[in-house]
Amino acid sequence: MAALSLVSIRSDASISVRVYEAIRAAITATNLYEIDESSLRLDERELAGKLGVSRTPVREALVRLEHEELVVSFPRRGYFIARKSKAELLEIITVWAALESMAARLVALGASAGAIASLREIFATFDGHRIAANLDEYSDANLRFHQRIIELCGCETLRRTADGIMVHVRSIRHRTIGENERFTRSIVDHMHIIEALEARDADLAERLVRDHALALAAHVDANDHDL
Amino acid sequence: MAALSLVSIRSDASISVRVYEAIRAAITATNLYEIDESSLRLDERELAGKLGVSRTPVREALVRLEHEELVVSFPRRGYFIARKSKAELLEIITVWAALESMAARLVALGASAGAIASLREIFATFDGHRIAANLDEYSDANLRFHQRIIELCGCETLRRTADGIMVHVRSIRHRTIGENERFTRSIVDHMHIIEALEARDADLAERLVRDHALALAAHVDANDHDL
DNA sequence: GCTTGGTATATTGCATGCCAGAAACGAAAA
DNA sequence: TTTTCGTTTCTGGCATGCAATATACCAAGC
Repeated sequence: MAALSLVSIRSDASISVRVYEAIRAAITATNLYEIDESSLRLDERELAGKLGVSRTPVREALVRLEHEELVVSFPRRGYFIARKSKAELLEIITVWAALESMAARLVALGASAGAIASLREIFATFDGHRIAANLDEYSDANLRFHQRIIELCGCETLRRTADGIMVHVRSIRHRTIGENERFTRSIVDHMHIIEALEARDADLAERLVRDHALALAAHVDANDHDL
Repeated sequence: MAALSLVSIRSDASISVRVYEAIRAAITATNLYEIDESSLRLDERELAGKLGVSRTPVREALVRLEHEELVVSFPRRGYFIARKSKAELLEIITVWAALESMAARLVALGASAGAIASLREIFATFDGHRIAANLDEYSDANLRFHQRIIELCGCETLRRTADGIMVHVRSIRHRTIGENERFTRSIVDHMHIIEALEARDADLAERLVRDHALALAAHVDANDHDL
């Protein structure tokens, strides 16, 4: 065969997974904790109608999302976007801490120097007062940093597992970054983590990442009473 | 109202979740790596027929199982029981190590003395030569030990996350426990872990649990070529 | 006014039918 | 003998219909 570099056609798009992705994206883009109760409802027919498909793929998508705990179903009553209680959010951060700290260990032991350097670049454009001025932008960088550690660890299973709870962690970090000037502490922590990774100190990197995440949990526990 | 202590009726049993549980139980009870390729196939109509239901709930159950990575689907070709490659098994053990070591930390910090003592009881009936004689029985105890640490940590989200990969860890541990007299090393490790928990040494318990799991990964990597 | 009971409506859960795409088979050509 | 092409059959993906249950609404009784 001629040496054509063909990219897989993969319109791959079974309708049900496209529906899944569409709903997931819509939920992810929503600030779950600032919308009113009534819009948490996910009506099968309504979704099917809006997306121009039948109810079957919508139901399959909802089943997937339920397994992912992004939605909950009440038998015979329907599907609803899942809001996590404060206790559940604390648990999620704990699991995240477990996964990201293991990822940090793996990065310290195995990632290339270039990969680790890419962590530094995420914050390259920020200095002290640029953070306060562009808090949203910094919050995004912050999330990318944590996500990137998990990507770099090279463990696909770990990445997928973390991905499942990422959406919740994202909303927590976004909520809390502005509280009590946490970002000043945050940027310092991040630099220490990067330094530990550069020094290939797996134990230290692991500990720093874990403590950084658990500090977030402690902060949420102490400060966010309205969850 | 009279002070009747009523328990929820929970006939709970939507057909689709019962189908899910039935298939899941069947897969879990199978030794995935000792059956031939052809029986990995999961035929929708066949399953529906055997279970006496229509294809719809079967499909929903398969979607759930796919999300759980117990089965894989090839578009337009069907669902198959998922066999993990060796690389994937190593990743799974890594994720397990992350979760169980965090659980150990939480147990050391927060579990009751009685709870920790219950870990010791799991091995109460075993001594050195009783292990070799009843390897299957010891393997079960071994699995219960690790699962129990995760239960005792009190973090439901962590437990559910671990549950999702438990089935694979189970088969790995069961496979490998007899190799190279690993059980002698295993029982010693377990005792050290229990001692660290009793001493409330969170850092040590975490480290021991992690290293115990990662040693399993290293063993699989070195010894199980036929995966 | 509040509670209780009954009816209507809406929506989910499941069954089933149809169609497109993949595998399996076989025949013909190289 | 091997490969290629065409046909058949089978199976999953989706649409849709039907039945059961939950909710809403309203009327009647205390």
